[in-house]
Amino acid sequence: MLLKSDFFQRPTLTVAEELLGQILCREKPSGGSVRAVITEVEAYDGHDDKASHASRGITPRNEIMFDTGGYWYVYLCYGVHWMLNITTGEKGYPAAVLIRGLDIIQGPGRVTKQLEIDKSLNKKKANPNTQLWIESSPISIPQKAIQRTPRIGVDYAGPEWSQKDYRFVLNT
DNA sequence: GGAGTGATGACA
DNA sequence: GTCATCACTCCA
Repeated sequence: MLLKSDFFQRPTLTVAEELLGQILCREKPSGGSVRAVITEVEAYDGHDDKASHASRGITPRNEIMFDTGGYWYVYLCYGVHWMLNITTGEKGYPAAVLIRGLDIIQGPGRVTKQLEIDKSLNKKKANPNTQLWIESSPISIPQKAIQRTPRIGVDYAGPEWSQKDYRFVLNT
């Protein structure tokens, strides 16, 4: 079952937690197709979140975060790695969930490399027409399998924001 | 442990 | 126009 926009048009932390265990689906330009379980995500929530690109207001890069949920936000990090996020929440509220790991691939930069994701997918909607979408898991995830931790690599945001348990990991 | 990499945003 | 800053990975 395809996860539609209404799944993503909810509070970011809810979407982040419920994304664990869902199936990320990708039809690669080179021809292959990939289906993998989402095992690690981080939430970026609102303009007050100092770790979020949205904390400095709307810009050409992050404007999709301000749109309604269910769109891909893809950007280049450290000049090397593409980061894959999906926007969440209502229109006008800047929020997104960073997909950091899958059952077969660990690491946000590796995910995009393996799945051949780059900026051509930025601002696209998550559905099969864009060759990148998410389907609901056939199995339900027990609460105890979900671990919450602080986000990775966001110390610059200050303790108040870098220490929030906005990272969700699925223990297997 | 440390370098690479280049788009982005802030400032002028 | 310049310049510092980064939601990381790889190789040592």
